[in-house]
Amino acid sequence: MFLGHQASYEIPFGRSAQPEGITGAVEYRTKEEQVADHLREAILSGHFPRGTRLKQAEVAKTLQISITPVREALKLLEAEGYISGSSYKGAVVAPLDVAASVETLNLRILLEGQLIRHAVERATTEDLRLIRGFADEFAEAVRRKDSAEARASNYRFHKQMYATANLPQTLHFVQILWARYPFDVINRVEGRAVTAVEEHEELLRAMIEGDLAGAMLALRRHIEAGWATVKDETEIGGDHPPAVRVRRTPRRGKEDKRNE
Amino acid sequence: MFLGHQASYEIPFGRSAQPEGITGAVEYRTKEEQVADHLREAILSGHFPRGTRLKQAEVAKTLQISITPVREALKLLEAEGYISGSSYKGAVVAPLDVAASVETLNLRILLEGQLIRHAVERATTEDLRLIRGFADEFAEAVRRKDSAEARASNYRFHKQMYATANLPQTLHFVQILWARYPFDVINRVEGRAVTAVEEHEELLRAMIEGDLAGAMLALRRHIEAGWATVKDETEIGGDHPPAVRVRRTPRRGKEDKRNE
DNA sequence: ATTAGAAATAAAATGCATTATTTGGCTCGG
DNA sequence: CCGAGCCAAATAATGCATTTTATTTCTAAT
Repeated sequence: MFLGHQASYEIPFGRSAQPEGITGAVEYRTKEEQVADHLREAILSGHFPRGTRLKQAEVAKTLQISITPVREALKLLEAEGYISGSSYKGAVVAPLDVAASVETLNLRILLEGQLIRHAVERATTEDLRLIRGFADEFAEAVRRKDSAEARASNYRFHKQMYATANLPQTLHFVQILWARYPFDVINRVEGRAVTAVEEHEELLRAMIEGDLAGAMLALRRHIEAGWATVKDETEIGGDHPPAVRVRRTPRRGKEDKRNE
Repeated sequence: MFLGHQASYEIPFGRSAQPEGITGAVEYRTKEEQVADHLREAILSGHFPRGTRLKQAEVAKTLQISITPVREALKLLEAEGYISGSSYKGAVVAPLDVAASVETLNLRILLEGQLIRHAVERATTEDLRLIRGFADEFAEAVRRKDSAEARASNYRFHKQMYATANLPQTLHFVQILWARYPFDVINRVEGRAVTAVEEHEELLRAMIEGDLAGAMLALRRHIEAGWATVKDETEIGGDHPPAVRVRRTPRRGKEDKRNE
């Protein structure tokens, strides 16, 4: 009853020996990476809901390895914002913190705006063709109501778009922000994906036309539309600053002193 | 204490046995943190110059502990951008990369701008008093030419200022950017600290007056003045975007390679 | 009898000593 | 002079020991 409502988790990552002919296959370099990947997917897919306690020994036993790689993977995920933990007390999947989410929202607009700006300036025809492809994949997946495929295409669409900006550090920060962002809430909503398809179209059209202002506006609309969904779903108050919060954990992983 | 000075490296941190009566003392919770703190300080102070290879066993022996905490500390520092490493090949102190530094510069202006904006809006008299104190400490240290103390006060000045903004994620990103930024180059320059004192005064004055635009302008000037120093020191080309070069890898001398 | 406080206990993370893998250089053979 | 294969060094992984935290239980006082 722990892992395994989906086939891919039953055999998390198989034996080390794999036919080396398939070069593109998912062959990990270290076990730490395998564990990190596995946990990331399990968290993002909702298999470990927010607030779930992740015990080193348990994870290690599930994946049939010793706990050392698990600890290091947990540290990595903590740095990436997927989980939060404090010393000797273990790690939990980051709970929804409205105050933090508002900050994340603003940072996303700020940083993804930079990425769009550079992407519009640098995009080649080939870049646009790739982005177009992922946009179509996303639209198709939404039409088929294949939510897993939709999530994947959506990810690839944004990733490809931002990759053309050629700002690796900014992109890295944005990915951390994604990890902290309540996509799980957004994805639960029925009509959201359909709207997102239109927003992608608008964004891509502006990019193709080289319309910088239009692209940045479209991006802003896209992000804010998602946030509006979150607000509706979580019953946060209106537009006023979120005075009502959840904030049930200290959310300071690294430096909470014993005596304060 | 974060940035200390040289002498403290000889005796990294005094054994676990400490008169436990002094609770306020620097008492770490885990050895991993001790190691991380030690290495951060050593890197920022220039004790380990860029490119230095950090061997787990070596560090462990120096600090008289086993390699496990060292490993985890290295992973943490890698996530923070102090070092870069690849599997089975070890970690090196991150080398200077001009293209990355330019991106870091722009991100600093963007994010620290946000922090200043919120800080100006939220600062209380007590906050300003604390910041004033660190600014004076910095000025005094510069006057005495105590560069280690100057570095520490400078850090505390900015940290305190940004802490009042109450944007933990943004602050966290900024600290990562600091780790990646070539302060070692800036700190080598003679007159830089004196100018920095004036810039701090200007910034603080604008904050006290609640002059948002003035504060953001002062910040921008402060950051860009430091960057100008870097450009002078490293002989990067003029003001045009650094599309090209520098990227000098010290291993090979002047031999030109055919195709890479 | 009920509850506050302290001590014992259980659970889970951190740290250590050791073994197993990987990498890069070096030698030996062509 | 170049390439395949061995050797040394460093990192990654394992299993076990230690330390810390949280819970439970026992005692004592109101």
